[in-house]
Amino acid sequence: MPSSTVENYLKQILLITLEREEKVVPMGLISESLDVTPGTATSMAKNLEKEGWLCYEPRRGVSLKPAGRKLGLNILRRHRLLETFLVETLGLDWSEIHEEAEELEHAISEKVLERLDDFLGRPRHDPHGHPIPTKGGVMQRKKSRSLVGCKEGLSVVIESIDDQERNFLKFARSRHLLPGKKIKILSREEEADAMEIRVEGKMPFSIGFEAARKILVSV
Amino acid sequence: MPSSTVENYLKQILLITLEREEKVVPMGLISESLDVTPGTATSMAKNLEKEGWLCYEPRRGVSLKPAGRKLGLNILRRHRLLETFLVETLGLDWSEIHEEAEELEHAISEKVLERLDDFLGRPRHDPHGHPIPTKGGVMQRKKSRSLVGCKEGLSVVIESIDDQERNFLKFARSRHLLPGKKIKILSREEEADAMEIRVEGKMPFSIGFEAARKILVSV
DNA sequence: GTTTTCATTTTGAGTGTTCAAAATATAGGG
DNA sequence: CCCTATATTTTGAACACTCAAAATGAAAAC
Ligand SMILES: [Mn+2]
Ligand SMILES: [Mn+2]
Ligand SMILES: [Mn+2]
Ligand SMILES: [Mn+2]
Repeated sequence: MPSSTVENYLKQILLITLEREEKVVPMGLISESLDVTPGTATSMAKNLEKEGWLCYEPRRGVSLKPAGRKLGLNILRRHRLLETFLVETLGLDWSEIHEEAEELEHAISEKVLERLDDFLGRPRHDPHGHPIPTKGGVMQRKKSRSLVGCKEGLSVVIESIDDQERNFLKFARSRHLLPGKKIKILSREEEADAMEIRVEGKMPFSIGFEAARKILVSV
Repeated sequence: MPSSTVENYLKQILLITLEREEKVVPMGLISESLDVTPGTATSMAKNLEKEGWLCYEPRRGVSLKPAGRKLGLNILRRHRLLETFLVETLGLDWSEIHEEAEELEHAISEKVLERLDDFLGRPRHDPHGHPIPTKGGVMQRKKSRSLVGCKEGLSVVIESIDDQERNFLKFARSRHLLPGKKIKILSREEEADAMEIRVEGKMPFSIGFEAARKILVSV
């Protein structure tokens, strides 16, 4: 049975792989996102290779093998179903569920997970708008782009919020920047690194490019 | 933050302390119930002492200090609330919840636990009939005796089932030996190590002393 | 009061994960 | 083509937990 350390590594490597759309993940990104020193990531990569989860190519990075990809997707499923449970059933705030799910994902069994899935009505997205992989390990690919790249006058729908940082999530909710909400880009000032937007039925406000980058939308 | 190993040790030591009504717990009982070698239990005891959870007296055993007792009670609360959730909300069978709770108890945060407690309506007993300690660390003392010691003709109410073994729990449920059920001792054959009983409204059947010992009742 | 038995402790070692700091490789800029 | 900045790897050590097997202590049996 893989340890929770192994599960965290594989889930994170999977996320980076998907985000970059690039099979090979350099060690630096891994050590940074898991908050371990680079040497630790390297030595873990060798262990993970020995156990058959991935391929490790020195000075290039790692690439998931089918087993590693499958386990990564499974942990992602657990994580996102648990987040959904914490918000939908227990009423926690979406800014505090990530850390909770980060622990619970390693303790919940397959059996309990499936019961939870039934109980929740087999949701397809977590509270942040991220797709929940199926039991079979299929996750729908989203072809959404970031709000930061949207032109003036465009109307878009929020797909997901791509940041787990508490304060950003609190800000987003306070501005009604939630998955499913419709927003219009009123103006865009390249030099100011900011744009003015309006969430449907709300007051317009401006948002910096840095923040807008974390909001994924579909046209 | 105490590791899940520490949590398991303290919870188990607390349970043995309560069961034996004896402050000092010999190492043999610890190593057996946690399924580790005696040497492991001894070395762990020294660590736990160094961290202030308990007192270790060589060749006598360990006794919980207030901090250890408090953490033990807290883990017990988590365990039993989770068991209740698994049965009441997710519909798992009471024979399979112990192992699940054994893992989840280390991953659930205080905040999520309290939400769960609310959600469940602040239950006072888990599915096996065991009392759930309060947030403040108070657990109601049960003065129940075992079915095995009950005399012929007596009518009693089942308080709890004191065994986590799957097959025994399945048997118990199949015979309606559940917390709250009223049973009458029809006869008792000392030499046969067995007694005949009837659960209210059901057919009489006989049960060995070994099994009857695991059923706690109140008169 | 010695011997036997049993519980417990000690010893030495191994696993998985981690870090700090030194060593090394590689890619680009000069 | 060399040099330097940056990413990565290596090295050596530590921590928490575990086991097997040998040593020891204390209680029970004789
Ligand atoms: Mn995690
Ligand atoms: Mn999420
Ligand atoms: Mn446990
Ligand atoms: Mn129970």
